[in-house]
Amino acid sequence: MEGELGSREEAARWLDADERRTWLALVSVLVRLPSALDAQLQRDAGISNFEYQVMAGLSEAPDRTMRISDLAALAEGSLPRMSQVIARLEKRGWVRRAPDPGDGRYTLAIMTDAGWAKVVETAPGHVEAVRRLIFDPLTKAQPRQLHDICRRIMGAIDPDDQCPDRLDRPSAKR
Amino acid sequence: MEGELGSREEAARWLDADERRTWLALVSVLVRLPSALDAQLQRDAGISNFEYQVMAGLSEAPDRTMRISDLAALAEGSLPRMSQVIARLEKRGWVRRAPDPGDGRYTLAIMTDAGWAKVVETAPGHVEAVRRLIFDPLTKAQPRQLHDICRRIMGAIDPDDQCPDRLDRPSAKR
DNA sequence: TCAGATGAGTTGCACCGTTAAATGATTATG
DNA sequence: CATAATCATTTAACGGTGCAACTCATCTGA
Repeated sequence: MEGELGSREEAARWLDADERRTWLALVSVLVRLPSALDAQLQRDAGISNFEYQVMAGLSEAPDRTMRISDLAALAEGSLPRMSQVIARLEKRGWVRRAPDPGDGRYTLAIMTDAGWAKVVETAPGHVEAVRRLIFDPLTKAQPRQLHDICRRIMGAIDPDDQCPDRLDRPSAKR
Repeated sequence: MEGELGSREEAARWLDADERRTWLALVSVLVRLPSALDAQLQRDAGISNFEYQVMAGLSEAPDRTMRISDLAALAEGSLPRMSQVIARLEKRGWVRRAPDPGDGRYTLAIMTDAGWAKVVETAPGHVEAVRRLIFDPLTKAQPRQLHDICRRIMGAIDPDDQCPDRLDRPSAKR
C-alpha cells in the first residue's frame, strides 16, 4: 500500500502544476485574509469580524431590528452561535432583545443608539482595511473577475444561497 | 453622532455597488469554502482540513520527517496549535515524535507507515473535492486570474511570506 | 565553567464554535 | 379544547485555538 496512489477511487485526477499553485495561493488567502480583517477590527474596535457583520447587517434593517434566525442566515452562522453573539452584544449595550409581537417564538434583536454609534465609528476603518487588502492591490479588471469566480465557486458549494444581498456600511440613514 | 457618517477618519472611501457585490461574494467564499472542505474531510476521513494539510506536508518531506516549527510555518499555524495537532495525530498512531539528534531544542515529527497510508487513502477524495468546488466551475482562463488575484492580496496582507511552495498529494514516492 | 540570554516546545486558561438536549411558543389534529 | 407535533431559541457539554507563562536545551560572554 504505498506506490501508484489511487488504486481505488477510480484513479483521482490530480492537480497539475498550475492548478496546484493556484490552489496553494487560494489556501493562503483563505487562512490569512479573515485573520487579517479580524485583527484590524479587534485592534481598532475590540470586536470580531463576525460580530461586526452582525452589527452591520442589523444597522441596515428596517428599525434596525431583525429576527435572530434571519440574522443568523444573513451572517451565515448557526443559530446557537448567533444566540451567543447577540448575548455578548447585549451585554455591551449595543443590542437588546424583545419577543416578536406577531409570533412569540421569534426573538427580535434591536440595535440600540449606542450600537448604531459603534457601527458608525467602526465602519470607516473596516472599509479602509477591505480596500487596502483587497481592492487596492488589484487591477481595474480584477474585481469583476474575482466576483465571477466567487459566484461560480459558491454555485458549486451550494446551488441555492446565492449570497445575501446586503450593504456593508451604516446605510447612510434617510 | 448619527448622520453624515465619516465625520472623522478623513471621509472614508466607501465601496461602490460593484465593489460591494464583489466583497460580499468573496466573504461568502471565505466562510463557506473552508467549511465545505472541512466537511468533506471530516465525513470521509475523520480529520480536519488543518490536520490534513499537516499530514500532507509531512508526507512530502524527506524521510517524512519535519521539525514541528517548520511544520507550523508550512501550515500557517501557531506553534502551540501545531504542538496540539501533533499530539492528536500521535495519539492516532499517524505520527511519532523524536528529539532532533542535531539540536535537542527541536522536536521532529515523523510520519508512521499508518500515517502515510492514511494520507494515500484520504488524498483522492480531498483532491476531488477541491476540483469539484473550485476548478470544475471555473472557465479555462479563471484559474490563472484567481492565482494572480490571490498573490496580489497576499502581497497586501504580508509582503514577505509569498505562500510556501508545497505539493498537495503524497509525492508519488520514489 | 558558569550565569544569563535566546529559542523550541509544552501547558494552563479563557474564549469561541459546534452538536445535542431542553425550554417555550404556536400550530395541527383528534 | 386537549394533546401532539413543530419551530425558534436557549442551554450544556465538548473540542479546538490563541495567548501567556513555564520548561528544557543551546549558545554567549566573562
